[in-house]
Amino acid sequence: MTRPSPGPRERLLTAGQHLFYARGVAVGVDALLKEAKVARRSLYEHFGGKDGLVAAVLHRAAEEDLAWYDAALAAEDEPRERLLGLFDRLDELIANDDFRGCRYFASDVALDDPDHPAHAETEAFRRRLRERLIRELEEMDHADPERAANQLHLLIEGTLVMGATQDERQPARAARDLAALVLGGGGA
Amino acid sequence: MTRPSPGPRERLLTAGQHLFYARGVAVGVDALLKEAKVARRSLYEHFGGKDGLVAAVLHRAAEEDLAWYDAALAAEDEPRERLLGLFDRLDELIANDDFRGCRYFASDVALDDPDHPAHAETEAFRRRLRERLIRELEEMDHADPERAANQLHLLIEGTLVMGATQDERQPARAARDLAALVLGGGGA
DNA sequence: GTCCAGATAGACCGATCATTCTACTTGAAG
DNA sequence: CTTCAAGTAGAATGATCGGTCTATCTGGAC
Repeated sequence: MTRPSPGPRERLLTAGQHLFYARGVAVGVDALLKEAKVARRSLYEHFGGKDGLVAAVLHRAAEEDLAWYDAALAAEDEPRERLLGLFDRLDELIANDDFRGCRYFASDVALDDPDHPAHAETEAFRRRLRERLIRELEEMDHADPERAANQLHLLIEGTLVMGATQDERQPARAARDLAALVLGGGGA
Repeated sequence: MTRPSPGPRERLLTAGQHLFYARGVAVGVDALLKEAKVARRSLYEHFGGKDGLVAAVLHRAAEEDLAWYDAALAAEDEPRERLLGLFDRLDELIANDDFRGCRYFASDVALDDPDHPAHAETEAFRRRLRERLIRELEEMDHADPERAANQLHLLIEGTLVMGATQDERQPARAARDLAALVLGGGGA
């Protein structure tokens, strides 16, 4: 009912989410319009330009990715198992053929203008991800949640980089073992 | 004596090393020529094109960076202290104002053509870096050098990403603490 | 002095880029 | 039936891109 075939705005967001990730934010407007099956004018009416679409796509992707993290964390009962299970989900994510690394870091690197609206979106994503890590660590009464969150965040980003550059080395597993050390207690 | 002012080839490499890092490999040829104070024709005579210069710059940067890693490792006596000291050097590196993350990962992300010669250079760099980590780990009789090298490599890449995106959080220190756990033994 | 390789300076080309614009279609409201 | 907003299709624009080309200059080798 609420989806009598998505409108141009929705199709542009979907196409951007796919192409900006698969081919980078430097992908041409023509390719976006073709994949979204949308008229050129619609892009500028809805998003003001390509930069606006990039920011909007990152905003939507952040919502979905954070929901993905929430779902991954909700899959276990104990906070410690939840955080460790996160790296099992990352392992599956990396194994996907279309995995290309961290969307947000790639956008930051590609857009050298520090005032580009995309940077605010990537920064917000990282802040919200860190909030979730701290929440979990506090819930398990970790001695130093801030420090541990920094370490877990570093392990996540490192896993994504290693997964994008050399996938046969099972980086998520290496990161999981390190995460277990960060969280203390049993090794598995 | 051996430097009666560097020729166009050398100036192009220097300019590329600077600009490809500071503004990304997507930087225009005109900017490169201007910074190198070199005629347009020289670029194509010496490197065949922009792609050739990108690959040549990555090759030279890899040599210098590996020398940097060697120097960092040579600063201490015990293999364990050497590897830990590496993260102290990374801490200083990140603190630099012009630090912009990992040059090789940024190049890989920016060049979506999988056949671009730059990818071979970045892959070679990572392989050689990993060889050094394994060498150190073997020298300190680590139980599982391969696995530990993967973990240390992941910590290094994670440190560079975190340093590029949020520098006030002292990622190198967090990584050093994790590295100490990887290496076993005393905590500091 | 002559010659020539190598460098410089800069016009030029075709392709591609993001953006703007005009003209036409569609579908629902009044 | 008319109206009007929203969408489509695609030409046109100006800028920028990497790459090619011509013309000129410079500094040794001979």
